[in-house]
Amino acid sequence: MAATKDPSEQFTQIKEQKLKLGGPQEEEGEGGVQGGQIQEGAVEALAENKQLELLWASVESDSQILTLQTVPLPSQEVHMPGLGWLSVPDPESLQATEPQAEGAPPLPSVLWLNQEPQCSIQQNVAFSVPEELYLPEEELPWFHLLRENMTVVGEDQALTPNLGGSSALMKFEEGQENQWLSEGGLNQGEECCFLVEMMPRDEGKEDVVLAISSVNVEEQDKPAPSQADVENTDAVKTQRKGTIRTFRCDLCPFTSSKYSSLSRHIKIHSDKKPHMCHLCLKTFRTVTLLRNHVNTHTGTRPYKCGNCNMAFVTNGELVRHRRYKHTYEKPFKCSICNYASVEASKLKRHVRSHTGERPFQCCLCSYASKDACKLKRHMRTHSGEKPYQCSVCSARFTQSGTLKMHVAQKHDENVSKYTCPHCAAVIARKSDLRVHLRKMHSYSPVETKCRYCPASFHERFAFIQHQKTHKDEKKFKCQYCDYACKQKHCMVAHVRIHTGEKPFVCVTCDKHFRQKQLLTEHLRKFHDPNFVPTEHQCLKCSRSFSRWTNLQRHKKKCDPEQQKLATSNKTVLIWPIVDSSQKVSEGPGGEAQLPGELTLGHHEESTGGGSKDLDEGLTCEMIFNMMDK
DNA sequence: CACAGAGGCGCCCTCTGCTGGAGGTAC
DNA sequence: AGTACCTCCAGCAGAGGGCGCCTCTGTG
Repeated sequence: MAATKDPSEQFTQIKEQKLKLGGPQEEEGEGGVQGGQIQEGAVEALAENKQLELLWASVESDSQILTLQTVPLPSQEVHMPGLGWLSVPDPESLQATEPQAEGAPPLPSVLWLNQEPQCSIQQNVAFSVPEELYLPEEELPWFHLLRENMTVVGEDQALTPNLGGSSALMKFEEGQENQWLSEGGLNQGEECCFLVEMMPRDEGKEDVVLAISSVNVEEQDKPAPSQADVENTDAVKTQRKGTIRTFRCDLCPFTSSKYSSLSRHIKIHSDKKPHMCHLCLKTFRTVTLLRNHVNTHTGTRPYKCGNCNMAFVTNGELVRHRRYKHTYEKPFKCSICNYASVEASKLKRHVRSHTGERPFQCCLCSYASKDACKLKRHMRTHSGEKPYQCSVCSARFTQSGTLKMHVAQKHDENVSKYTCPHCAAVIARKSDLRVHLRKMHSYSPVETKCRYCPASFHERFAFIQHQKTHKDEKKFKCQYCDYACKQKHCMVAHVRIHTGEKPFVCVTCDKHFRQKQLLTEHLRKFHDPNFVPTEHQCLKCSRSFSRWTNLQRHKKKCDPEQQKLATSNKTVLIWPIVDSSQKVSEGPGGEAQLPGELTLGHHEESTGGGSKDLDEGLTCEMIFNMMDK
């Protein structure tokens, strides 16, 4: 706005000023610029329709005269609201361009039409505008004429008044409002006040529109207004209770005992924000808001905390900070649980955890969040965005907490571990300890039975510990002899010695074997044309043996020192000392055991009562052949 | 008009807990 | 070799704390 003076500031000079009624009714001129009369028909229309009327006005810049003109609303008869009770002061004074005498209050910027107004469509009314109120070189203002039961937003949006401009309160003197009262307006005994809003119209138009709001001032002894009264309220209505008036906004439930508050309030229904930040061009409704905003640019923080070195732009921020950090006052308490918060919004957010309300719906999946922040975080799962990067290894993460955990676990040597209170297991993360507790130490209603004994357990950890007690014992005992072993498959193979069962049959020569491994070896030796017998040669005397065990027996006689060296090798230690007459058990199904599994266990089992049948037993030679492979 | 007070909204953060894949180990 | 199991680890969501910025109202 090119205004040299804030219109609202100008208007402040006259707001709440008691305006005098009076002056002769002015005869309207044809198409008149100085017409003061309003046709009676218009007044009747006013009473019947009680709808918003707009008045066009043009400005004669030189003389600073506003020329008012009724503007027909598009869908109905046009009428001139409220003007019927307003009287125009002495036309001469109204049209006088010279300001009032020094020190005198400025002229009212509104029309005053007295008695039977004769307002018609296109009727123009002229009146002067005090320089303090309106400067023609400024951007044209809006005048709002608001009246009872008006519909603020007209069908023609172009004519809809912008409620963000200046305003003034006009007050009827006794008797002036009779006409309107008789037409179904305010009740007898009520004071009539009109609020005039003055705001700029569209740019480039040499017109202004006045809006006058009727103000209902109720007497003290009147009962409180019913809900219906509220619903049918005026655009602006006051209720007098004793000496206290209540001003009500017609656009929202707002009421105030002070007209200034109402006047200020009405601006919130406007988009007009005349105060612009010179740094970011953002606009604000009031100077205070602008100042606070500018402080955010400049870093000015006038409100300093007395308990710490924090400082804030607004007092509200300081109060809130003190509650969070120093006083711990939490005025907002949950009615369902004992949660309390410093801020109402936090309580509102908390209540959603009770209600399950999830107002923030993801547009890409079925997820819905209880607050906007969670939804924003969730959206990273769709976008793949990982804004948090590890400064050490450059790994990226979707959440800051995940990054923090990563750094602690991967790059922090002093990270604390979590020890299980039940089993002393040390686990890196608390959450994983919880998983451990749940899996290992939680009570299970279903008993887990031990495979080797009648014991049963409700806790998995106890069960596992019990199982370990069976680990080193030869828990598989032969029912026919004293043989015992640790593994079931060994026992199965052993029992066949007693039962004579030989389930593995050579299809070529019909020879039967107790173990599959023996059948396999048989097939290789006797039915494989590519089979080459292994020669085991004594390094001392170069004598060859077909069987490795025979070689070992030979070595004991030929070179006792070589035998000593052999015993130093752990893997050789086990088997060379085994008497070649002993057999080594094979797997339960006769499968060959891997070299790594051919450990002392097999040896012990074999010595514990194994078969001496070399033809069917797995010889040491066979084992070493397997290892060579 | 300035200021205090109250409050809304958004953003960022931490703490917490669950889940499932990866990798190692025991059987 | 296959399987079961366990811990590690990243991903993800729930809940809540704290603050920045802004808006609006009551009051002097």
